[in-house]
Parts: sequence; structure tokens; C-alpha cells
Amino acid sequence: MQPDTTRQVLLNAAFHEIHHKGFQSASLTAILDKAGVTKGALYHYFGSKRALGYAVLEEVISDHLRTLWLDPLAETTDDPITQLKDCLIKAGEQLKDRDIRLGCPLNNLAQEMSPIDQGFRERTDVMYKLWLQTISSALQNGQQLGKVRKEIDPEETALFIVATLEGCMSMAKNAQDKAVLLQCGKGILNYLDSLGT
Amino acid sequence: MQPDTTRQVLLNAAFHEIHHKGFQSASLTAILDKAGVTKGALYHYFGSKRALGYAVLEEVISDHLRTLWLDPLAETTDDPITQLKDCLIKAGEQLKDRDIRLGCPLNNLAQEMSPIDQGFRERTDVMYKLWLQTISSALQNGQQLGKVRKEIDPEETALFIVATLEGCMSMAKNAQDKAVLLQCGKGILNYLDSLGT
DNA sequence: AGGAACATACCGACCAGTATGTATATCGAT
DNA sequence: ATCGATATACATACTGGTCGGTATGTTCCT
Repeated sequence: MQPDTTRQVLLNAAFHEIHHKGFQSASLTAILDKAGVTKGALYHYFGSKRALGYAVLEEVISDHLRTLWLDPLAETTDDPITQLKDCLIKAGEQLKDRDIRLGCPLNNLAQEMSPIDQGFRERTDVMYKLWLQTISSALQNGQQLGKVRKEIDPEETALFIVATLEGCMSMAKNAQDKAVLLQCGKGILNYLDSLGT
Repeated sequence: MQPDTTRQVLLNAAFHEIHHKGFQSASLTAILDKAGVTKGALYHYFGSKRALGYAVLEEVISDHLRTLWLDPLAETTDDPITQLKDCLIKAGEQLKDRDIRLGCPLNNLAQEMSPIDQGFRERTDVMYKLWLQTISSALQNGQQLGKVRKEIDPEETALFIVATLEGCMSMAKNAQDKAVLLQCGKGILNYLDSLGT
């Protein structure tokens, strides 16, 4: 078996276990069972449980963020608000009921680990900053195109959008109900519309 | 020492340990050290770690919610939007920097436990529903008084407000920065204003 | 021959939970 | 009023199990 394959299988198993149980309660044994390898393999590729967690964040979760939000928003367009709404709708659609009950992987890890581990906090912080920056740029671009109201502060608005997104996911996760996600998403869509000219 | 006192000391220590580490990673030994009692006392009052967690939710955290949001909003007034803004501002003011890094106790527990423990989920769900219902009633009242726009759906709006609140707290917690909370809070205040007539 | 890629066996630490002991308060009977 | 009896309110000591981590193989490719 190729080294990259085993490493990837481990990362994938770790991502799912962490997504289900949280990092601290994620069991290495469970990850190894899921991956179908033994502890020797794990510690060959990752120096510690913490290093494994960092890798999940930097490689698996980071990829999700990129494909769902960063890459689509990076495409130049003449209507950033529609672009944002598309991202939101697409993200909502691809969520299965099971995913809703588990919540946003990035937010989960950030909430659990940022108060107790600097390494996690720094990494989640970088990802959030990237996210905010990308949305902020899209809004600025929209302002130049005359599609977004000039009065709004792009950075402040980007923060508010992401906060609302994560809050929306949190409420739906706790309610274990996709209807909550949709209802809350409607609120976001309305808000996004209110930014337009 | 009175029985109620010891129980209360335990609940308080448990609340803080759980707020810092999360429920699953909260150590009973650490709680006992903080409370200054021994395991015998704990298991005299609580049947299990889980029962202790439930009690923290139902007694400690529930009280916080009541004094910060439910009771103030239950007072009849002629301007619910100002009332909501006051709640938000007061809640923000009383948060110390340390509290921000720890996040909202209710949201923390809900996020961590609702996917893996029905008992926690049911209890957090009840509290969120109470919260939503209280805000929704206030908005309805505002509509009757002509202070809140008739077009908005009170329930949907209440959900959006709470989601935004929790998202705001989450972003500030991860950023470990009160400025983020204030900036995000400004977004909420603007949104609340937009609900008025 | 030597290193990369794993597997197996084992370790001390910590965990939630339990069994047992003990001091004190309460209370009915005398 | 006082003396057991019983229950309450804890403290102490211990248990089995799980945890992350490590030390030591073993296999295979170069």
C-alpha cells in the first residue's frame, strides 16, 4: 500500500471520528479500527494525537472550506450577492440529515479546542480569517460594481455573515432538524438581499 | 455544613470545570478538588457524572438564561426592540475577557453533547425553545404596538436573532477578542433596528 | 545492508464508578 | 432526659477499563 494512501485513510477516519465525538473524546483505537490499520501506522505518520488533529484541520477541513466557499467566491463575477447566495444554497443542499446533527466541522473544532490549545486556535483562526477576507473582498468588489450598498463596512458585514452562518448551523445541529436550517437560512438570504442596491 | 450548600458548591465547581473543558473532558477529580469535597459527597447527591451534567444545565445555566434574557423580556413594555437591544448590550457588558474565550455555556454544551446524548439534547432544546418563544412573543407584542414591522415572521426572526447571537459568541470565542464581539454585536444591533417601523 | 512501512505487545496514568467506613443528626421509646 | 436505632452526609480506598504513547519486532523494497 502506498504511503500516501495509508496516510489519507488515517486522516479520513480521524476526520469522521473527530466530527462525531469531538477531538478530546475521539479515540485513537476507534480511528485505527475505522482505518483498518494499527497504531504503528498511525505513529509512523503522525507524532501524536494532537499532530493528527492538526493535520485533519489543515488538510481535510481546509479542503472543505476551499471547495465550498473560497474557490467559488474567488471567481470574478458581476454580482457577488448572488454568488454568496449560491454558495449558501449549495452548501445547504449538500448537507445530509446526518451531517446537520453533527454540525460544522470547523466550528466544532474551534469551539472545543480554541480555549485549551493554542495550536488548534491558531489554525482555526487562520481559516476563519481567510473565509472572512474572501467574503469581504467579494463585497468590496460588489460595491465597486454598484451592486452592493456603499454604506456597509465589508469587513464588519463579512463577520456578521459568517457568524450568522455558524449560528444557523449550531441551531440546526441542536434541534436536529433540517427545517430549522432552512428557516434560519431564509433569514440569511433576506439579510444578503438587504445588502444589495 | 448544610446539605444544600455542599450540593450548590458541587454544582458551581462542575459548572466551571465543564465551561472550561467541556463535559466529556471535565474531570470529576478536578471538580472535587475545586469544590473541596470528596467523591463520597458527589455520589451522594448525584447518581452519575451525567446526572451532574444535567443538573448543571437545569439549575445553573438555566438560571443564567432566565436572569439575562427571559425575565427582562417578560416585562411588558411599549418598545420590544429597545428591550432586546438592552438585553444584548447588558449581556455583552457583563462578559469579562475570560468569559469570551470560554464562550456561551449553553451553546458549548449543546454543541458538544446533543449529537451523542439524548438527555442533554432534550434539555438544551427546551431551553432554546423557551428563549425563542420569549423573543417571538416580544416581537409579536411589538407588532401589535406598531413598533415592529408587520411583514416579519416573529418565530423566524427570533430564530435568526438567537442564531446570530450564538454565532457572534462563537466567532469572538475563537478569535479570543472582545473587539470581534463588539463588531459583531454592532451587526446585530443594526439588524434589530431594521425590524422597527 | 539498511531504511521505510507498518504490526504487536506493553506501559503508566487517569477515568468514572463502587464498596465500605464513619461521624453526626434525628427520633421514637422508655 | 436519655438511650439505642436509624438515616443522612459525607470521607477513604479501591477496581476494572480505557486512554495516549512507546518499545520492539517484522516485512519488504531499494
